[in-house]
Amino acid sequence: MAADEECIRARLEAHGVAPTAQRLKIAALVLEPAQHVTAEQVLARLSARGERVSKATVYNTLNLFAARGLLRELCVDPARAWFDSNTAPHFHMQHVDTGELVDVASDAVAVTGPSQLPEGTEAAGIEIVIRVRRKAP
Amino acid sequence: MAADEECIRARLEAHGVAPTAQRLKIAALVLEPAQHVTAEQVLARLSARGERVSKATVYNTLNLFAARGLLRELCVDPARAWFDSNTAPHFHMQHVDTGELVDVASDAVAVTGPSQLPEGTEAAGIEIVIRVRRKAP
DNA sequence: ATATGTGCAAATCCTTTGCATAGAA
DNA sequence: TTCTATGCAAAGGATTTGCACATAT
Repeated sequence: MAADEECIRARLEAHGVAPTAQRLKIAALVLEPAQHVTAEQVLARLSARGERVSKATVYNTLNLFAARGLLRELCVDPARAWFDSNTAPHFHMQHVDTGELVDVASDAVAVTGPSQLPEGTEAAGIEIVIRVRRKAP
Repeated sequence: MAADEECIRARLEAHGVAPTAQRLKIAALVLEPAQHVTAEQVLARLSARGERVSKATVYNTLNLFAARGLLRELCVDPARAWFDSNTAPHFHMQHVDTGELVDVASDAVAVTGPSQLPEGTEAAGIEIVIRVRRKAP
């Protein structure tokens, strides 16, 4: 546990994030294993563990982690923000019936982007969401 | 104008949408030419034209159109819902600095999906957002 | 008549913000 | 001290909802 905490602390510092008590609690919960979380889930899991972190700090922290590259904010749900602790290149598959979200390895999908981007721009990322539904009987 | 309205009315009916006065106004504004709109934009353009449609009806109508396949709801902006009146297969490119959203023809991007979808599911769609930023100088 | 659609305002949900307090350097 | 982070409650913005009224079949 101490080793884990040291490791997490190091990751925060490597990303320029001061390792406060609250941030360490959230990081321990969210950064591993790789997973998809919402702010509300983080809040609920913290209080389930008896760790008291304010809602404002949860939002601040998730946004900070995303800005510093510890998390990736996903655009898959119009109703709320999802954060992905797998920051390696990959895509997502979502069940439209359940909202369930699973990773798709980037090498499972071959993408050949447009041959040219607009003048004066460079690629900043690509997001792919494959939506599936229960197969009609 | 009468021809247009007849055409739009026919499209609504073909999608199982009863062509009420408000829905025709919104459809005339939104369905062509192909474009990306938010509820707020529709509301603003309606009042700019002196057409009075309530906010609730605008939201109801856009959601109804999306449910019936007259519009596609996009997942590109965590802050508000965008609707795309181009329902043909295509993808999007978004400038992260400005939020500007442009279409990418589906044949400009080659995608080879995962060879197998999960048991009992079928494809419901795929959304691709290529994000670009101003090139570093 | 009976179904459905509309409008208004209030309610709801997610997220951010203002500000006073707590904590670390 | 001085700077930053935290917590709380309130504010904010987008969207939905409840319900009375209007409309169309």
